[in-house]
Amino acid sequence: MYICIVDISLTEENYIKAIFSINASNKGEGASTNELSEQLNNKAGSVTDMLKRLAEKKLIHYQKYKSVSLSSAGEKLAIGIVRKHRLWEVFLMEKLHFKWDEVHDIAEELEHIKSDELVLRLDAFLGKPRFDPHGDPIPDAKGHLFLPHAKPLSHFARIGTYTFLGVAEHSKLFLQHLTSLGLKIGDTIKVLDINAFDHSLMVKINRNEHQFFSEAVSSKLLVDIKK
Amino acid sequence: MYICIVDISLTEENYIKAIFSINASNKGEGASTNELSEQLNNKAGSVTDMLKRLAEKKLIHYQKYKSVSLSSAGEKLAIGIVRKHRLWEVFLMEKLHFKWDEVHDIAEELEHIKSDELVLRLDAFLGKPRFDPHGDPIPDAKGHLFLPHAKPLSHFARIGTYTFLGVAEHSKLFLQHLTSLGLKIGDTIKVLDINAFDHSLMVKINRNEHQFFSEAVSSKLLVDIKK
DNA sequence: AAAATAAGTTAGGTTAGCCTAAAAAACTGT
DNA sequence: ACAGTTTTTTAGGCTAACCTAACTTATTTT
Ligand SMILES: [Mn+2]
Ligand SMILES: [Mn+2]
Ligand SMILES: [Mn+2]
Ligand SMILES: [Mn+2]
Repeated sequence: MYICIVDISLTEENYIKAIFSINASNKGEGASTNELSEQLNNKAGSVTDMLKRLAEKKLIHYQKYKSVSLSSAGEKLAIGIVRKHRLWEVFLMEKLHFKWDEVHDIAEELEHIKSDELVLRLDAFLGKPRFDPHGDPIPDAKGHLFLPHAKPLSHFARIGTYTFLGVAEHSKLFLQHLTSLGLKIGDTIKVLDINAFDHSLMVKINRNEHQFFSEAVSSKLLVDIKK
Repeated sequence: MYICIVDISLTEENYIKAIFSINASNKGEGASTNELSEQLNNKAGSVTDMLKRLAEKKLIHYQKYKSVSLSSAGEKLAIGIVRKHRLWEVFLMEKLHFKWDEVHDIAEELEHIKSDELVLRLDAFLGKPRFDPHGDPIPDAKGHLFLPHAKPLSHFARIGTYTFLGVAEHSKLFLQHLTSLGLKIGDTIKVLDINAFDHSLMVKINRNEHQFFSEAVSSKLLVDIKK
């Protein structure tokens, strides 16, 4: 058990969250200085600066020239921020009727509000949701994060029926594109044909007219085989 | 009309809000360096620093050794922050069931979230409330702030029946004290007797047993004569 | 009208969080 | 293994937002 004495700035929280998400997409290999620099829109030198401070505060494991990873305190913090981010996204969609491509930027600010009680009550108010509007799992109050085993639609590479569970890209442009294709979380995607040259798919969403998904799209759609 | 080009930091927003509220309690006489220093828990020298920066940004009218006031841009900004603060307080009470002495600190952070669309939708979600949990009026979307003509109960100094409309002090301790007295916004306060020596009041709240209010309390209760 | 006190400003210093440019270390390809 | 490239760190600087201590201006008291 560890009690956090120093308090953590908004900037530090953003670094911690970035390390967490880069580490996850790297399958636990940690985050490099350049990856952080890219994600946070800072120069590499600034990142090194901050890594030293985070190491000082025991939030990360840092060795020069090696990629960094979160300490257990850092991970706890990161999961708390992710939980807040995703809960606020649900609030913005479900209660304030924002679209799924509008919620991220606002949640990026709301995730830093510091009140444990607030998070508990928001969670209860929303009915303890398990997934955010993009299909990402919401860590529970104990910091447990359930990882769904969805995979990119392109990964299956075969005719069949799938359930759309989440997105592997969160850009406004991509989300708006999916909306214009008529695709929402939970939809059924039936793959009718696969083009051997460009790997584009002929699909049917629910019971609609068939249409085509480029591989650029299908590789960003997280699905599972429909049961 | 004025478009705000530079963006305003959280710290600057807190200064602007402080100037606004001190100015209001001074009946438009502006805010002094020392009053700001007190309210913001900064030293006077730091306040002077910031006043120069705010003047640079045309948010205040500042002349050395004189008390400062908000420019029209500054006032617009201040009212926007107050609006957000009070709307979030309503949200915390009405939707998340916080108590009226718990909402202020959290709203102090939430008031800085920057999204006009968010404020509009939150307002609609809450049913366009006109008052916050402490009886303070909520500015409308156009920045118009209705000022109720409630006065401290002690001010009337006569037997009669009053409606409790708001508090002139927002400290946790005072709010909790009122709760323990069984007093809520909207309650009827019947003044049965006034002590000539200490100006304490014998009162009845709604139809309850009679009790006493010290002047320390009655001077902080904003009421109007019951119609 | 001085003297005393209070209020406000200035000067110089600190820290967080950024920057650029140069140096050092770690990889990569042959 | 070593030359070239990429990645990371270091060194030196900057600004916002604070501080303290000294100084200046304004106000109050006698
Ligand atoms: Mn953020
Ligand atoms: Mn999301
Ligand atoms: Mn605030
Ligand atoms: Mn209030």
